Amino acid sequence: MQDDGKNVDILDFQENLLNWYEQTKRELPWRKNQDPYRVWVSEIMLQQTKVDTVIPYFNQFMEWFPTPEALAYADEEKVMKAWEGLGYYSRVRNLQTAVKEVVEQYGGKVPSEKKDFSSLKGVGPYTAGAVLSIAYEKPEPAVDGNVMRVFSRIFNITDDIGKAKTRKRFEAFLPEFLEGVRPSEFNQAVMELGALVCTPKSPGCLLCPVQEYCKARKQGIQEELPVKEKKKAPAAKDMAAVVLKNKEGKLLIHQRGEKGLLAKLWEFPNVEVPAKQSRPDVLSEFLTKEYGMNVEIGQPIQKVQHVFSHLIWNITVFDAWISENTELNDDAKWILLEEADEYAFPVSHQKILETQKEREAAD
DNA sequence: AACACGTGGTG
DNA sequence: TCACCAAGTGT
Repeated sequence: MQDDGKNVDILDFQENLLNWYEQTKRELPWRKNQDPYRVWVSEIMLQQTKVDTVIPYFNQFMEWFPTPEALAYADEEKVMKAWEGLGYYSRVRNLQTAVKEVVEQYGGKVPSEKKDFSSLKGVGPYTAGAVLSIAYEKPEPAVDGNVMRVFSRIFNITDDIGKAKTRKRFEAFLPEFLEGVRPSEFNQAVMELGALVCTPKSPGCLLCPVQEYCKARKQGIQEELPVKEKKKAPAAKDMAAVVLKNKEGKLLIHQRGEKGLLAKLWEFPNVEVPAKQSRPDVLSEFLTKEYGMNVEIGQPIQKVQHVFSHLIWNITVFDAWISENTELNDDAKWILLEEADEYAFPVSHQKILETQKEREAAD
């Protein structure tokens, strides 16, 4: 399709879209002003995450870390806690790393040059375009899922939006749409249209300010676009976890490693249980190897399922007791249940925590 | 290029 | 119910 951007009266398209945006746009915490730090934080939080989910996290985050300096110097534990439950935790770890660089290399001012800002950890092509346009009014495209959905339909583009090459195709024709408008308004307007009208299912074409330019709408194929290859189903794993209590009534928790799944979050000790093996056996062997503890595993007390995008944990939680304390490694500690609020846990382990609190209350 | 990386909402 | 979706990036 060589006619991207043609067949459309761009001036009229811009006017219709921007007028609609002016009337319809939501009041959102990160739209209060154009502070590049606030815009940046919001864009990181909004990656693969709904606006409604982000709002409370954003407000809390800005209270705790109102400036790049505040975040750069903040206790990492507290930063993780601020992100607890939001998912994709590498986003915050990268954000804090990036903000430290902003403080050290740029005097705490978020760089407005594309090459500088793009080089920061966690800042990809979308985030760079979004922050530079929204905070600094740079005419940069910000191509996210909304933008690809809207323009796939406008131009009847059938390329798979999961491919990197497809994103570049959108970036190639969008600058023409950014001429003569405030980039901040235009980019947000397209995303707002995608979020509120040009939705994945049942798009509200009759309410669309640019329906007259939509090729997909004309052909009645708006529901078939954009084209996106479906992913394979996540694999299930059988897991066993322990709520291990010592003589003082403290619980054993463990911090996950720096990299990979749920990095740096805290959890109850757990292992994957290979097929056909007994869960208590695997668990007690794991605790002996990891901490040198001989532990009597009690009854299963809870089942918890943790669904990720690419994997599923089916966790069986066991009771266990230990009479004497042993030497723990640096990633593990004994805590009172009331102290758990200070640590960031994955959702599945928040559920385990909840159940423990209920059991304690019942005693 | 393909896959790892979370979670909660929805039709 | 369950597959799919949401303002993506790093490797």
